Amino acid sequence: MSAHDALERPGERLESPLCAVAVDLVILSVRDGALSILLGRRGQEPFVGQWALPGEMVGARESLDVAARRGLAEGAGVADLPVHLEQLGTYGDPERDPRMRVVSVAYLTLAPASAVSAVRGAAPHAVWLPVDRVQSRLRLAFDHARILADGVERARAKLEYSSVAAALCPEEFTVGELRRVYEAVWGVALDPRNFHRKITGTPDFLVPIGVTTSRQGGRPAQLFRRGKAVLLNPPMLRPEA
Amino acid sequence: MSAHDALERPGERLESPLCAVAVDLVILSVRDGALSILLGRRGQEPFVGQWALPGEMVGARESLDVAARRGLAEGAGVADLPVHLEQLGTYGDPERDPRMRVVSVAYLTLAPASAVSAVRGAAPHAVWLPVDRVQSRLRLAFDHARILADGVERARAKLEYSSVAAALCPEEFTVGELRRVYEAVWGVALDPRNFHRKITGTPDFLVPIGVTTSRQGGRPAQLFRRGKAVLLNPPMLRPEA
DNA sequence: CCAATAGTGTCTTTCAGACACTATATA
DNA sequence: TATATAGTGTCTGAAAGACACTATTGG
Repeated sequence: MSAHDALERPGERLESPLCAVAVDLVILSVRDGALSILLGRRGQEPFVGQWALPGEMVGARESLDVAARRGLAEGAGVADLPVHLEQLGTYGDPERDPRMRVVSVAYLTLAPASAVSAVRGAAPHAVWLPVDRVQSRLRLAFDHARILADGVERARAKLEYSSVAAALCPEEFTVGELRRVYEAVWGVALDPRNFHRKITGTPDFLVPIGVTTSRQGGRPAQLFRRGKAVLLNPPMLRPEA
Repeated sequence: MSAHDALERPGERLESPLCAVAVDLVILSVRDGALSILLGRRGQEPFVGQWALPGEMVGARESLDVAARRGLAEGAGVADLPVHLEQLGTYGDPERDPRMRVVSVAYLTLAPASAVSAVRGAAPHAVWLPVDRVQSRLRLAFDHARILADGVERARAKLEYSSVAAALCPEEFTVGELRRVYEAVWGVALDPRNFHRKITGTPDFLVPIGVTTSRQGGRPAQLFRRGKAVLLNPPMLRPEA
């Protein structure tokens, strides 16, 4: 009945083959107004020279989440700041790696651009690239284009009904900066006035810290920190096509 | 950079250990007005005699989706009718199976009760149990309680913004039967009048077949088939707590 | 001064939820 | 007849989107 039973009756109706298990990371940030992804160039076959998602093999006694966090710190050089990390999906096509069977558990990370400048030091070959340019012009290794597409769609959908957008902002941010995150991820322009009214009206999303900044030019804006709200109710819906 | 590279530099910073990979199935249906799940009793250690999700090991040259469909047909005996199948998440705690490392990819299936009566023949030990009774009174094997909880929550959420509820109805159904599906999955009572107006007003959700039935008693109701709509806009929101 | 961003107020339309009312079956 | 389910109409309140208007900075 349970899959685990098959371990004890090998050959009855299937082999119980072993696979390598990896985690791959879709690390998204907003840089210069564009949704961007952290990619590295492959140094070996297969797909030498092509861009690929950062990733790691899962250790023998390591949980998937821990492997993802390790990949974030080691492979991608992302500081352990308040970074959003969630499982995205698992990709197990038998042909996805030409060398051997590799089942890859993909994770999605949303990080403020600031938290990841540390990347320079730890992962010199990792580079931020705008997502739309990657999707329109680059060929990614393995099935990473598909994983990226799934990650981007997940991020776009999650901004609607959760407060993860704040995970893409620095620790202190203005309503305008938060709005530009939404605009970058969705690729649309939002009405600043309606956005302001709606976002400040959502309980526990934004916590004012009583200071203003004029770093955007124009009238100084209030600075906020992330509140404890996780779900957005009512949701912030993207404009329809 | 990419996880796949680690295959070629074993021991640099981690082993590249092999795992068994399984699929486990959360198969939900509505039976006698209650959201129910298909479970089997384990015949071997560990967890002998305890209830467990149906599942299969993934074949050496088999994709995850194909393994899930196979598990649905073979292990669970679910007919290959228009059954909803989607990946739910992957569970890889190193201790989840005491015998060896097993990474399990969980799938969620929503099927009409009718499509699965064939279960009797193919999987004599599989039984439908009401979800709330399972969650309140039974101990499931492995981490299957957690997987079940995630599956149920996914199903509840998906009913809001997609048309999967129709996947829990027989091929031809009335608005009232569809409403009772929502009520069973969410565990709440809905206003029949508002539900009717809203669901029939959603384009391409329901296709009338021009026939009525009085199998519920009372005034005969129109029969519908599933339309081609996938997303529900506006969504059908659950009443708040 | 002008340009740019921040923030408030107001109007219209859409929609959710409450519920009165009619329609048509079975017991 | 009573009771159950199907289906329509109407009202109210919440909220989305459009947009006029004020506020406060820098150049």
